[in-house]
Amino acid sequence: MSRRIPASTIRRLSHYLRSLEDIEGEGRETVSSEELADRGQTTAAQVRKDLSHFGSFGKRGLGYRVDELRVRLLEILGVDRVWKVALIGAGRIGSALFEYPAFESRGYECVAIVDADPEKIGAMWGALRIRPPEEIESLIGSLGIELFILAVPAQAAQQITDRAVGAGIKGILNFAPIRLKVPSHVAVEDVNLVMQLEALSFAITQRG
Amino acid sequence: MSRRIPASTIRRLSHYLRSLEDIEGEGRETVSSEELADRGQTTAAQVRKDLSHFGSFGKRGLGYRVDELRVRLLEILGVDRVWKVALIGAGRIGSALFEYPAFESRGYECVAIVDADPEKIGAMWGALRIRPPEEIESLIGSLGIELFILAVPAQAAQQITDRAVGAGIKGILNFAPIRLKVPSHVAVEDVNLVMQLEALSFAITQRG
DNA sequence: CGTCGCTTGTGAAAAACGTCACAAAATCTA
DNA sequence: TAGATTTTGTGACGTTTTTCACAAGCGACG
Ligand SMILES: NC(=O)c1ccc[n+]([C@@H]2O[C@H](COP(=O)([O-])OP(=O)(O)OC[C@H]3O[C@@H](n4cnc5c(N)ncnc54)[C@H](O)[C@@H]3O)[C@@H](O)[C@H]2O)c1
Ligand SMILES: NC(=O)c1ccc[n+]([C@@H]2O[C@H](COP(=O)([O-])OP(=O)(O)OC[C@H]3O[C@@H](n4cnc5c(N)ncnc54)[C@H](O)[C@@H]3O)[C@@H](O)[C@H]2O)c1
Repeated sequence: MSRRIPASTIRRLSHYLRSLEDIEGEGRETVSSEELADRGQTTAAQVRKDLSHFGSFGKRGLGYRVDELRVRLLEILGVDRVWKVALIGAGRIGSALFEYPAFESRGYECVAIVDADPEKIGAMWGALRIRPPEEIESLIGSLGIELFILAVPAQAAQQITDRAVGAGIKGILNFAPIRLKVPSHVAVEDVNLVMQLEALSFAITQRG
Repeated sequence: MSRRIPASTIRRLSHYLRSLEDIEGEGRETVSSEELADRGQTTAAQVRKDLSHFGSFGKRGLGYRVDELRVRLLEILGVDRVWKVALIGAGRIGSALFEYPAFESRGYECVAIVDADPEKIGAMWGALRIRPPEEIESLIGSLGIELFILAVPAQAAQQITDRAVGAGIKGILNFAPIRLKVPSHVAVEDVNLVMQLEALSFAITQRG
């Protein structure tokens, strides 16, 4: 029941949630920390310590009720509700993300698409019309958008971020390979695939 | 000059490399740990500690020679050469990745594309013809492929991984939302965007 | 009801990681 | 050449995160 939670704990909670969904699909009703650990590349003690930050959800001698723990993890991770998301940048990566069904199944609902290209503005993607960047502030306000998926070229990313922050955005999933400057109350997660490839080549070179 | 390097150090080295390229573009010849720290959201002591794992590259009173350190980081990260990469899964995310120029500019060269869809097999993407999964082993062998970018549905991912591992693959950038089982000499980096969105909604919910 | 087997929750110990502080090395100035 | 100035490299220190170990809680069963 502590205050500051390690980022690594959060990543593991997401894994536990996914494992619980699998286990529920197998028709099981309870699960032990040891089994969650096995499915998640961690240890039973780590599972229990992670969960203990948020309360005590298990029964000694028995384990955790799968459905109960699943619901608690949804609450902890904040995915027990719908999040309104805007996609900024209707390019190659943006179009792949827009059609990716995993977001919506976790409650991340894309309610707006923005692009600067005059050829794209006005086009329909599914039920959504692509909007120009000038409308960013009004879209955030009128649609209750809290999250941005930012998939624009690096040189446009900071400027858009500044406007989004001004309009009250709360979190940004950033695909542009730059470090966005945001005030401390705005959360940013970076997706940097080149860095991940570099981690692979480092690991391989190291052992080699 | 130590043995086991923290993953967080490797991530920061990638950032330093990117900063050095920027600094070189500005025509500067030397840089201090303090300036690298400012550009990388870390501290000067951290920069020096990170680098000290691999040797001592600076000059006291002066700092680091930009070009020299850049080249050393390229070597350390293993990107001072070309890596042959195969793209497995020519779907939505696969097509975005294939056209992403940042990979090739770091020496990650896509030399093969594989897909199981009979409609896609045989089609040309740029200069490459899409291959069927049966050819995975022979492609790895004949083209010297060391890295996979795995962009297939989750239920196909483990099976392809097993075959790739059998054929000698060394690293996998995995987009499928499952934890791949691989022997310890194979490196895996997972890209899991849903988990990153969950980290955002957790952070926002927490402060809220 | 008492005991037995199982599994949690959690302080305490250990390990990993980051920060601090300063001697040493280099340049610059005069 | 001496002294002032700058900035590295690194051991010592502090904090965070993981692992360990076990008392306590729960169900089952005779
Ligand atoms: N393609 C990939 O696989 C990939 C992977 C990881 C990261 N990224 C990053 O994602 C970003 C987009 O990459 P992409 O490959 O989709 O590029 P892209 O050129 O295909 O798409 C970018 C889109 O952003 C739009 N845009 C440009 N300026 C804008 C602005 N000011 N406001 C709104 N929209 C604007 C463009 O019109 C275009 O439609 C880049 O930063 C890239 O580095 C791409
Ligand atoms: N679309 C996204 O934005 C996105 C983002 C992150 C992760 N992912 C993940 O990436 C993977 C692919 O997603 P997608 O959206 O591109 O799906 P997709 O259906 O558009 O593409 C998948 C491709 O893989 C091919 N395929 C299927 N089985 C195969 C096999 N055994 N061997 C070779 N190829 C095979 C299919 O023919 C198809 O072309 C999924 O695991 C998904 O969860 C997708």
